Amino acid sequence: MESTVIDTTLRVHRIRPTPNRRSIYKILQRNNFALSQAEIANELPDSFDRVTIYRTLNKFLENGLIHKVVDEFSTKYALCNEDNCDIDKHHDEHVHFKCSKCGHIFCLDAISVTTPKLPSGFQTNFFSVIAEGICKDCTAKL
Amino acid sequence: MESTVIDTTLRVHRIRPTPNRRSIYKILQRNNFALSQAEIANELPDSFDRVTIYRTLNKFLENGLIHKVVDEFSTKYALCNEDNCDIDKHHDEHVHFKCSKCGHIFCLDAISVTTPKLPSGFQTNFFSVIAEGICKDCTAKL
DNA sequence: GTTATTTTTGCAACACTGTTGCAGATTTTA
DNA sequence: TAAAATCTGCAACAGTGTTGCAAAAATAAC
Repeated sequence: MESTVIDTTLRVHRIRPTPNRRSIYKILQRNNFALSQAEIANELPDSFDRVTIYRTLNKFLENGLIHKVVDEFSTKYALCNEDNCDIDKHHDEHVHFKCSKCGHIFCLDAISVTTPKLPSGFQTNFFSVIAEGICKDCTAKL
Repeated sequence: MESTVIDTTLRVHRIRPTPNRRSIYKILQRNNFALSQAEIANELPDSFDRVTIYRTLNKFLENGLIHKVVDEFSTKYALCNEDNCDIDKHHDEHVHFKCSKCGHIFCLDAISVTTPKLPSGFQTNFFSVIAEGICKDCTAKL
């Protein structure tokens, strides 16, 4: 993806393109699983301050470009499905799959979640589902 | 619950009773929602070192007495349902409900989760579900 | 019951993420 | 091109996770 295309994507989300932001966007884009702050830092071509990475991810989050997955061990970030999210509406109710072998967390957009019935008195509007097991790649390697 | 009863519960889980452990157990027991390490520390009658609390919670976790709920903001701990968990088997596949008003996380043991169908290649054995909304207590107060 | 053994605890110490303030650099707007 | 708005690096502090070590406490053995 050319820089101009990335810049457009960023601008659509009201994020000013900067070298740092372009790089982080590219990294998230070329990985099909969620990345931690440290993993992003390692893949960055230039060395940016960790606070800058932190703030960039926060900006991306606020403006609906990425979403956050929290598991027992770390917080990771992944691009949103462009059809679902923009700066005004933001929906990431897809299932996250965590591979217990490679440790990667994948977003399973195609899977729908059935809303369980809650006890009376409890009202809900959002579900977060993390499935754990062996991912496609690791299954293939067995 | 008398100390002797607590001691027995701890021993069943192969945890030696100590003042620290009894206190933490009591705190978890009298709250029907999950507590963070800091919240536990605040409720403790005596001041124990935070590492001791950390190690106690880890011990409780390893021995199937409690389970951990991780959300965007913190890690919290709650007693396991005694019917489901002991030192050998440990199942906490119930739904967690996070109230966006009071912030408490409740364990909804009665709710069953429907296993979604995953894409081919993905195998799973465990689901973690967190529902977000308004809890029973906060709904009643509205 | 007293001693030896095993655990538990407190303290020090370090890592990592989250978070904020501030001043200088950069980008955008006028 | 100048002024305004934003972004970045650096310093700094908080909170949790984590380990090692020696002293204290609990349990087991005699």
